[in-house]
Amino acid sequence: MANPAPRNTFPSTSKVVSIDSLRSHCATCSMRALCLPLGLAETDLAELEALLGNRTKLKKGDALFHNGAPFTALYAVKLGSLKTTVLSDDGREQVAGYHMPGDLLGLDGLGDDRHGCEAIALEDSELCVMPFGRIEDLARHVPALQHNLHKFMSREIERDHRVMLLLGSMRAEERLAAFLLNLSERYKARGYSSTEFVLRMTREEIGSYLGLKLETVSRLFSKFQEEGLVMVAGRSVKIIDMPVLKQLVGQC
Amino acid sequence: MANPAPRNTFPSTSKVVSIDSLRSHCATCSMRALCLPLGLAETDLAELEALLGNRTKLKKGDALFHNGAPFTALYAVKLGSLKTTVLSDDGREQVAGYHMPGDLLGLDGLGDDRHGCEAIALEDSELCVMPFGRIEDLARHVPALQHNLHKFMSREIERDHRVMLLLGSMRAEERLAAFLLNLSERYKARGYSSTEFVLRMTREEIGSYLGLKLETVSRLFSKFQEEGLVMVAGRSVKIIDMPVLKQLVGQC
DNA sequence: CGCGCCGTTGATATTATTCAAGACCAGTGG
DNA sequence: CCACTGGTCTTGAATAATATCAACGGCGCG
Repeated sequence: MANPAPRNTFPSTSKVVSIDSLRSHCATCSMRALCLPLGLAETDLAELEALLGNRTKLKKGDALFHNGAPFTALYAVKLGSLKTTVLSDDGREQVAGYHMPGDLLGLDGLGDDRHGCEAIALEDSELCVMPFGRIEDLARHVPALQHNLHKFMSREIERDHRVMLLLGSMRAEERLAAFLLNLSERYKARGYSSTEFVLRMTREEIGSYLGLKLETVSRLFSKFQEEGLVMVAGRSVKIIDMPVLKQLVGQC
Repeated sequence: MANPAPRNTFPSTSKVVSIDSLRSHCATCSMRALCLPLGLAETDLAELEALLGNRTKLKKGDALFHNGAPFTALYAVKLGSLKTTVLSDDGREQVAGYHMPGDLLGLDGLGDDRHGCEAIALEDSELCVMPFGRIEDLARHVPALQHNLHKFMSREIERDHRVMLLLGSMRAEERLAAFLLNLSERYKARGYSSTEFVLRMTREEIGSYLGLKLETVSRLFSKFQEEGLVMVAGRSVKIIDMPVLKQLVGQC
């Protein structure tokens, strides 16, 4: 592994780039339409930008935060991608989410002021740091921000429910199809190709996310390829037959 | 079934009891320590009570809200218990949660102003209705309430993560053990016995929640009984060997 | 160039599901 | 009061799905 030890556990104190030229500019950020400032008035936007003047950069393999680390901020992915993993009591680890630009991270941490999961960069990534105390303060003055924050948290709950449905009631084949379709949609929403993309995770990480073993994931990729649903070469995926893939998960 | 059709879909408009004597009194509610008003100053508490003057009663089998129904309010369970179920695209249904007094329901609905799941009473139940718009308004003036609301949402996310872990990485045996231990803890937190309780769900509902078939759940109960971990008679459960049960899920 | 991680594939083992039959239990109506 | 009924629960045997174990090829990186 290129980065055996996490380099950057508490970005807000250790490696934050706070040079003025690097300040976040929500107004011009390409992820604005997907991110927290969505729909805010210009004056409110300025206030929000003022409090999230910091960004943090992570190298592949770096941790944004660790399980149990004090919760201080929310993070918005600007560039790159991350996985979040949860730990069971007996030490088993499971990938709980896969996060791309525009996604908010850390929402699970404010329940007891400690992060309940670990966030690891899957590639070199860049994030906005949003000190949560200040977000809460500002939210009291800016109803639109307050409402957006609530919506983000609620959507996270909905997302988790869909994953629970996937893990609890779908067969391996359906799970992988659902995973690929989910990625496809999210890339599309970000202006990327919905049919051709590169997986940022290993087979093992995908399997962990889907409640399967890496061998099963590998076999399924081969099977999908044989059946002409996708073309797979390592981590490069090209979706060939979207309708059949959708049929697999019951979407029409 | 005693209640073939849901009787009460929109409690806030149809069957709400609004007589003054039935007003909620958070101050004297036995679930106060677990519920939204936790830690609020007396004056703030009064404001909160003022806006949740309504309660609603459900009979066993009644729906509190349906999947896709407009989101208008959060609900706090005062008495009884409910299940929430999510629906997959192809019509499969899965129990996503089991809710008892002090729990908040509906947090998944505000992301797109529609409930993403269905809440059904597992027994005759009573809930506080909290119009969300007014909760948001009040939260802007009462930081403690704002923070509590955020904590509740965050904890829901954490809870879902633990369920994902259960569904994705535990064997059937471990899942049922984790389920029983979770119930045990929650009953304990509410002042009930942590070792003896009555399940409000059928084997099928438990199985749905745990990603198992009802026969598997039944077999596991029998197995646990044979092994002296629990005593089961229908829905009555008595936990005999808590340590071994905990060991099963990896808690020490 | 070689090492370590990653991915693939096959053979086998395990786990949970499916199918099937029957017991139990509460509520209902004769 | 008892038989009947529908829903629930239990249990067994056969089956299907996925995991496990194992071997190997490939690729990237030091």
